[in-house]
Amino acid sequence: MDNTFFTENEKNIPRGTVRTRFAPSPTGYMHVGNLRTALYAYLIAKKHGGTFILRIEDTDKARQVEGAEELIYKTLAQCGIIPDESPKTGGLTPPYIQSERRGIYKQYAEYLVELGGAYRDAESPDVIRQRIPKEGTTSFSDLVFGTITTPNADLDENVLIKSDGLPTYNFANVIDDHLMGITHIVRGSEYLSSTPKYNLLYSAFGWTPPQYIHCPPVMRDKQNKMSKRHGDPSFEDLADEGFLPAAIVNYVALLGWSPGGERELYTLPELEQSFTIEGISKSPSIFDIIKLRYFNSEYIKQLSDEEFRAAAADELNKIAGYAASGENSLIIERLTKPRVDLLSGIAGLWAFLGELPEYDAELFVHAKSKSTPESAAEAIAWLAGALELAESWDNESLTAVMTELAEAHGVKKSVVMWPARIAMAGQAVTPGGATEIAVLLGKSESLRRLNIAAAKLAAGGV
RNA sequence: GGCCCGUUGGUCAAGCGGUUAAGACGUAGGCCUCUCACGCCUGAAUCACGAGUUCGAUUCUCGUACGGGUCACCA
Repeated sequence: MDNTFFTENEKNIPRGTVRTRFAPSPTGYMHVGNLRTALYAYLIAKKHGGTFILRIEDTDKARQVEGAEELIYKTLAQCGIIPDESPKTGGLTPPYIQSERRGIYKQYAEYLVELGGAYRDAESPDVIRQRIPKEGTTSFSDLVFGTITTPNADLDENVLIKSDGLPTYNFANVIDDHLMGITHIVRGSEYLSSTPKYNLLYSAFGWTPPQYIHCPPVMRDKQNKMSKRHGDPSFEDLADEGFLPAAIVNYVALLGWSPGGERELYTLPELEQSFTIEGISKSPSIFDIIKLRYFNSEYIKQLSDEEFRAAAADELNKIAGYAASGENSLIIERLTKPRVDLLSGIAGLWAFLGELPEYDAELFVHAKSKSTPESAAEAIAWLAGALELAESWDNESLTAVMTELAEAHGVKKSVVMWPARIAMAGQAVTPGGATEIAVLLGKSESLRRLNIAAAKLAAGGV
């Protein structure tokens, strides 16, 4: 058989360009490990001015999951990992979905039989198996793990074409990677032990094998990989919880790769510049959501007011009084940003604005602020009087009023501030201080809450 | 079990024959402060074990232990 028609696509591929691919099966969620593999493949391509390809490996119909392919596109888009060639965009070497390439595999398999690299299974005539030499060894060089040599006797003669006519991963993968001109194969280390078989396939065809970059797994703990089954979060779960995609990408990049220096914060474009294959680790790494939260908090703090408003809109809009005025919005945003590491839960932080929680008079006791039920009752009486007369209701004026009150009565500022805040928020810990909360609440509501506190303290027998 | 791979603090990790063994998260203590958070300072905590090689091993070699991967008509 003539080999030339098979290589039609190859002539399209510019020589010398790096081409990498992410080749997921549409079987469900996008796991953190998967995402990292995609990221590394993308970064290696970009680092070298190359091409990043998305190929869908759907040769196992049984494992197909509805909507899984869309989720892959969506996730990559959210992360900014944009394929240069994909089923959607097309490219130099179409098609990019394996089920649309079935004819190709069959032809190559038959060609391989002619070449002596494969044969038909004796028991099942439609099945084609790889022929593996009985003697000798096969070596390949991995850019992460170094040179690995395996005795051919340890290699199985696996099925290349199944009885349904579709190829197995073992075969489709090699054919596609070659036809698509993939120069660097980035994948999980679970493929390390079958790589010699793939190299044997390459040499049986007379092709040059690609560079291999096998990545160690992302673990949930010392002995288990992360898995949906164990309840470990997928990318989507994390995003839903309020993690920013940029923070996830940054954290995941560093899980199993080190730039070498002390810097940890990298945007995607910065990673594209800095990524190195040498920095990829050989040993598995454990996913630490606590550290991810740290990255997330850093990214949240770096958001501009506009970006924060957009990212946290759902939560912010649940806050009572948030949209009441531009000033309110700004106060809430600025107070929230430095104290959250997750977007979800922001509204909960401010729930007291909507409704004064039930609280106990004990809350007015705070040693460090020198606040006692007696001093609190006094301070609240002063406050009610002074605030009633207040003409301007902004942070500066309120701070001035409260400080002057404290000075006039010869007490620490906190003796006034503490009870004021407790009275207005009804809880010990709040985002923002007494004056900011008063501004958000507005004059009448603030005074109403002050009165409630006064009554509460009076009832307490003070 | 065979074969392959790995092993630096609780976690991510730097290191690539000679270092007080970086840094980050977390943690402990402190400072700042109208609470909390932010920010800042300080501390505790690591080379799996045993043999070699070497003047000298966290770094090189071998073995042991432990962990992972793989041995499908799944990818």
